[in-house]
Amino acid sequence: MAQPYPGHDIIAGGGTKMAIRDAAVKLFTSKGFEQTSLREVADAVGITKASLYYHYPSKLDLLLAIIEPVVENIRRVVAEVDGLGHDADTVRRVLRDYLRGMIRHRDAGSMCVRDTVAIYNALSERYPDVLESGKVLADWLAGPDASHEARVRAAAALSVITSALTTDEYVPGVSDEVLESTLLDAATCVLNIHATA
Amino acid sequence: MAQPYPGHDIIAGGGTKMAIRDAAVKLFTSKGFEQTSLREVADAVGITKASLYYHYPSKLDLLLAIIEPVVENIRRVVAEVDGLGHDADTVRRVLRDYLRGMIRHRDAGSMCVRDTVAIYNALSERYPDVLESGKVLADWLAGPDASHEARVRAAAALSVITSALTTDEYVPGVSDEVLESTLLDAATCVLNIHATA
DNA sequence: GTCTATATACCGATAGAC
DNA sequence: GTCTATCGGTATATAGAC
Repeated sequence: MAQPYPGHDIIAGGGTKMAIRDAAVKLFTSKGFEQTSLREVADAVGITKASLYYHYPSKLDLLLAIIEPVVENIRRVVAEVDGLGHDADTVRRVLRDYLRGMIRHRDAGSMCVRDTVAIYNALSERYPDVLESGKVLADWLAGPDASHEARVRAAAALSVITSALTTDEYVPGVSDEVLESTLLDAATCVLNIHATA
Repeated sequence: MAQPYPGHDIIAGGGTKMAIRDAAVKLFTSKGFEQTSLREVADAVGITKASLYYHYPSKLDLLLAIIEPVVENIRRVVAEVDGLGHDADTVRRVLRDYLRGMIRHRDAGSMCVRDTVAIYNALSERYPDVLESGKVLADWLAGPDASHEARVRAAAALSVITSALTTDEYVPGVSDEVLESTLLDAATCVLNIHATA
């Protein structure tokens, strides 16, 4: 009788579990993963540390639950580009797809970039494949037999995409549409690509 | 008789102090500041934790000593743009100046971006002014009375500059010259600026 | 599901001998 | 300048009552 509607824990039960997640995202983002104790998370929710362990088996599992959608986004894009051609329109389409996922999961994403090392270490234990995804994406973006300059441009373009996660701080109130169109244009510009669309 | 050549501790004494710094940069970069214990740093150097405290009064002071050149770089650039005009050539000159500092202090800089929260917290206690420097620079880059799009472009351009710190991973062996010219070109492209030089 | 209480371990930092 | 030994504090995680 744990849950009256199995698989619908978002609606039925699980309110506490969601509250823990939200409080953890906020605290991990502002203070960092290692610097945030589970006591602080529990206090923010209004429960004790021991109750928190009922919902998440460990601090690492809590972190992994938070970054899961971000991991899915990069996994999806990396799988997408596998064996794909490298014309301007395709590159633009992949970049837009990647950027949209970034913007959608902005809260967890910005937590990742603010505490890269902690997330990196966490991923290396559970999802070792994702750590190479950035390189895979950069390699594809740079194109076949790319020069040093082309590779630097590819890395810079990915950096432009990732800046969607931190732009809120510099441009409060910017709409998702402006963010997407502007950064997509900037990223293609960095790549020296001038697509037809 | 602490030092035979006062002021020349780089040459005369201070070998241990420098070894501590180098080991700390490496460990802080790969594991994160909070996740790295002073015991690990001491072990890497081949001394004990207590000896480490002879050279640095606290863990925070060790971190601050490492990031000092990075702080100086951004301070210098921010002071430079104060009251400066906003024509294309000036923007390009400022970006180049900022980028060169980034490349020069790449090791400490990449440590900063990999562990943003820890560095942010450390700076807020000692150098609270530097935390606003990013915004000041972005505001100036965006130009007077900037639109949302212009502000997003400014933030993205800074992100391109900062990518110099992590490019090594994607483009091993790239020269400083290629890195500088490519990223400078990419950043100005993001800003929609087409300077004469 | 939530609580109190606790086990266990490591951290940063200090004291004092050499 | 480096060491051994230790203090005080906090962390993750667990046991068991309710």
